[in-house]
Amino acid sequence: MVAAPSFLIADDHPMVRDALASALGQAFHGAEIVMASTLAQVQAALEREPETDALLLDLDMPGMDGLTGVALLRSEHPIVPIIVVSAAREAAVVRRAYEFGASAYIDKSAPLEEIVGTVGAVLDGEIFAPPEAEPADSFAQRAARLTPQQWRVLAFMVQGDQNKQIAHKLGVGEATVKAHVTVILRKLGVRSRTQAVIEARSLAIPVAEPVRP
Amino acid sequence: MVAAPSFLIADDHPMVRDALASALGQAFHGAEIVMASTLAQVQAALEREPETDALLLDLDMPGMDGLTGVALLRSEHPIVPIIVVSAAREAAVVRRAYEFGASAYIDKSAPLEEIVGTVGAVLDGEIFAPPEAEPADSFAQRAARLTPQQWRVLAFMVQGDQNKQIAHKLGVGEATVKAHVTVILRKLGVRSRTQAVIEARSLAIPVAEPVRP
DNA sequence: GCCACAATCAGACCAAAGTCGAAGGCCTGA
DNA sequence: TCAGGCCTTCGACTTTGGTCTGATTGTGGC
Repeated sequence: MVAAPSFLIADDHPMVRDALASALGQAFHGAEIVMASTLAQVQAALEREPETDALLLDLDMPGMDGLTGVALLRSEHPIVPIIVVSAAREAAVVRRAYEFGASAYIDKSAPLEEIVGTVGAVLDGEIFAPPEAEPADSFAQRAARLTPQQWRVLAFMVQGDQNKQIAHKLGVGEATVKAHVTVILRKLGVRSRTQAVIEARSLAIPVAEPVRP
Repeated sequence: MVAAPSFLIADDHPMVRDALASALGQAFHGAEIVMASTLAQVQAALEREPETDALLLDLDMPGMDGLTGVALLRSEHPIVPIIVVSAAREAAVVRRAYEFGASAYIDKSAPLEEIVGTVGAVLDGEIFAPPEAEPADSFAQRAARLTPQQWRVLAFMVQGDQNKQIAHKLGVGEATVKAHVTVILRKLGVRSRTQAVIEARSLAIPVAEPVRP
């Protein structure tokens, strides 16, 4: 157990954020707690404080696009333990979260004591491994070989951005983005940008089921 | 404003529940706060305490089935003000919530001060009417104007097919497919094939139209 | 018969996507 | 220290995507 752990709590719901913060603050005295409500803020916070002991990450957050964001953060900061916090308890999502390098998975519906316990276990170095390794050639596995910059490019592709826009947002030339896209397509085993987006999107969390009248 | 108001907080997430409870407890001193995590518990609590000043109701809760639960509670207890709390900020959901008799709608992403302010306003008897009936320009509505053949083309686009492949599968020329794509993009209000696919997939468009003989 | 529209296609044209080869930086192990 | 690998960057080139003009055919409604 770390003496005075530092947490980064990422959730766009102030309620959830505050609840987690106060729970962790009580359970881990002297803990340093940083908040974030967008993927960009998470990246900035990790840039300032790469030694963060645990990142509590909500999946349904602006810019995250489901598990794509997890993989992105993972490739940028391989050391920081990521604890995925989500309301989607579907087995597929949970399994994929682990495939992408998450250290633990917490259901938002869980009681706070359980959440605190899981966080403590992660601080102690425990990795909540998934029950079993998945069958060989999953998309997630192929995707896991992407470099940080390639993940960033893919994240923008998934949002529907064009190469020119991505180049501008990343501050590089369009030719560079194109080169990244080529490698991404090869690594994912698809033949077009559209197919890559389709597959990557299938990793995202299914949101907000439509209401029946 | 009621001197010592009584609240019923209904949410299946302990975190959200506690956060709401502590926020309301601080803002309204002496408030009586009851919790519930299922629709059945909400009904039981209202049976015991029909004079509750405000019901904060989460939509994604066991037994709720979306907004039908709101209507049910409304018919059972026409007096109790219902404040719908949800993460789904879609205009259609909000509008329907008011149609079903909700007194206010709170987004889970809103800051706690705003939530407290809204609750206070409801206690004062205010009904938060929806800001305006929005012009209803949903993607689904735009998509509804597609012709049968355009739907087929879109279905193949969503699967990641290229124009040439689509042309072959439909038994028409590539120029024809391109023409259809152009119209589809315009009707959907997007600027690229990829964006169209992203939006279409978010609606879970039924694929696999039988190919014309 | 006339009109509106769906569906088909061609040819030209520009923009976006994707491929290939290559260069420089960085780290690592021999 | 040097070789080799990997990441990132980019320019030149080819392919695909998408628009526009314009045209032909068939269908259903008024």
